[in-house]
Amino acid sequence: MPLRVYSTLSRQKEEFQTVEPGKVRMYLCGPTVYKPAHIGHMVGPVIFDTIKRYLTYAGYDVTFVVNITDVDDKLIVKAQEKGTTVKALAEQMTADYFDNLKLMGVDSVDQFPYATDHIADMLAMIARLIEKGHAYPLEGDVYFAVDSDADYGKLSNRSIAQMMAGTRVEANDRKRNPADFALWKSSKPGEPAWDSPWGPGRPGWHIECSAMSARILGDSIDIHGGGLDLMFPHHENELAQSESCSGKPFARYWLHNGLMQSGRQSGKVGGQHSRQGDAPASEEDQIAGKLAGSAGAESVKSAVFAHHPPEVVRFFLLSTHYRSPIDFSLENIAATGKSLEGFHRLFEEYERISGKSAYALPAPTKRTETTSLAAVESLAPEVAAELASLRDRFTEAMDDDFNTGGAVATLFDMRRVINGLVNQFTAAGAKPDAAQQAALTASVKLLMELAHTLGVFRTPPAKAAGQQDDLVEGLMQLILDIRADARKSKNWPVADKIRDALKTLQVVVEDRPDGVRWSRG
RNA sequence: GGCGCCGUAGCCAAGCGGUAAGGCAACGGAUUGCAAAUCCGUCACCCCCGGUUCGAAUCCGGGCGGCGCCUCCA
Repeated sequence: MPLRVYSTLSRQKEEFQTVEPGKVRMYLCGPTVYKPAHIGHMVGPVIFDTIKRYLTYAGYDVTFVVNITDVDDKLIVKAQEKGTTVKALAEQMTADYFDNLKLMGVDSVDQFPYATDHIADMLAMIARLIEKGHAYPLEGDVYFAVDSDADYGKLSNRSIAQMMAGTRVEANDRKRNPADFALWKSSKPGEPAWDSPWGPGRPGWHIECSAMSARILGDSIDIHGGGLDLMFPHHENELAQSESCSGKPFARYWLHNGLMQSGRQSGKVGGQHSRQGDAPASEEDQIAGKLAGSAGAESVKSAVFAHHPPEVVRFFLLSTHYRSPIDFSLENIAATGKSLEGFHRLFEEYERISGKSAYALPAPTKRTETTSLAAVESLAPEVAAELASLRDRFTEAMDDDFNTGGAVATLFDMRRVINGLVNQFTAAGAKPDAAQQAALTASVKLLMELAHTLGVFRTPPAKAAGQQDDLVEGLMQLILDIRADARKSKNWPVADKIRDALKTLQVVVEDRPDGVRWSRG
């Protein structure tokens, strides 16, 4: 099955063919760093990080660029409000952004170009656009002339006439066409400014992406990504600038991710389906408020990760198709977290059996080097066949416009199959022999191979605070020792009382054939 | 007003013309002293009405309902 992707430009799925065979050039519109990153800012990076991982797995050599827009009107306003400089604010917010990306496991980005490092490229592009008759200077500003671009509006499917009909485009008699947008803005005193042939000023909003994309990836790239909200005007204008300037197609595939919606914005939660008596509602509303980006915006780190591990949030984002909107709610994320527990239990079990960390298994990162199931084949051919078939289902789903939701389902199936194998090998408390361990290793490695293309299960779940406490360890040993004695003498009331009491303290005790086990929830 | 998306079980969600994946929850069973974990099993008239087709959740038309963009929000 060839890889197929949906492009906003053609409004249909197309077979994926790169400009240069085997290579993928991918550009994702990054943040304007004027406020702390909120959970919505993580959607695009996680999705395109996953896309890069999968494309790499599929055999492509991918270059992935995410820009940092560190000069902008919002930045100027915010810096003034806070009594700091644009530069200082941008640096601070960029650090916060990187911080969050790291937590989310987004580590496949090759370059983060800064707008302010590419002013010269932008000036050159603007000059070229003027030269070619696509832009005109006006009192220190430079505007792009939408009338000069015959197919302006093709990305967001709108015509200039339509936009004029709407009341939203305010009349500006200075511009030739009200829809013309700024490539260069003259600066007022005190604002960040760079010299230009048209006087001191700063770049318009869209030109930085066009210039940096061309500089780093070339005139024609393969994938241009971003949130659905950027389709117009940002991407439409980028497209118009870039193609008018180079005369070549700008991006082969435009991928737009759906936006995250807070519980309050979503009719599903706020409307008639609203559940009554939801205890965490107030807290959730708070975070939802932060999502909306209004007052008191706080970094994702404190707003969301305080409640859920980043990996759970990442998995949550990948549980649905990237183009669909996703409802943010603590309840939904908690459900995701619950569904992941079984995986980590399996990995712990594997470690107990084999003495090896599942997370540290050297899982292949290329489809062509996929995990051999020979060790499984020799012991349980039907299981090997099932695992192989699940692997195929996984790649088929991913090949179909990166259907992570469908792909995730096969991971759950795989978990069930491997658990069955574990049960088979450990029946009656038996210790799996070398051949059985090899079969388990191959199975778990395959699961990891696929999971890693989604960027999940790369590290063990973070231990809860206090988990490593020596005192707790000692006390637990004592308590369970006492309980073991009680069980030995069949004193069930005492044994059960201890277990029940521990449960109220979030400590789960399991009596297994091979001994007692405890864990903190 | 213009452009576009969506409506599948209590909840999340896949499905892209051939007779409904997966997860959470729930309920049976195996297992267990009882539990937990795990495994097996049960659980969907695919918003409504027409149409196309041998056959539609899937295509077309019309409703109803929800959402987004057209305001320098990812």
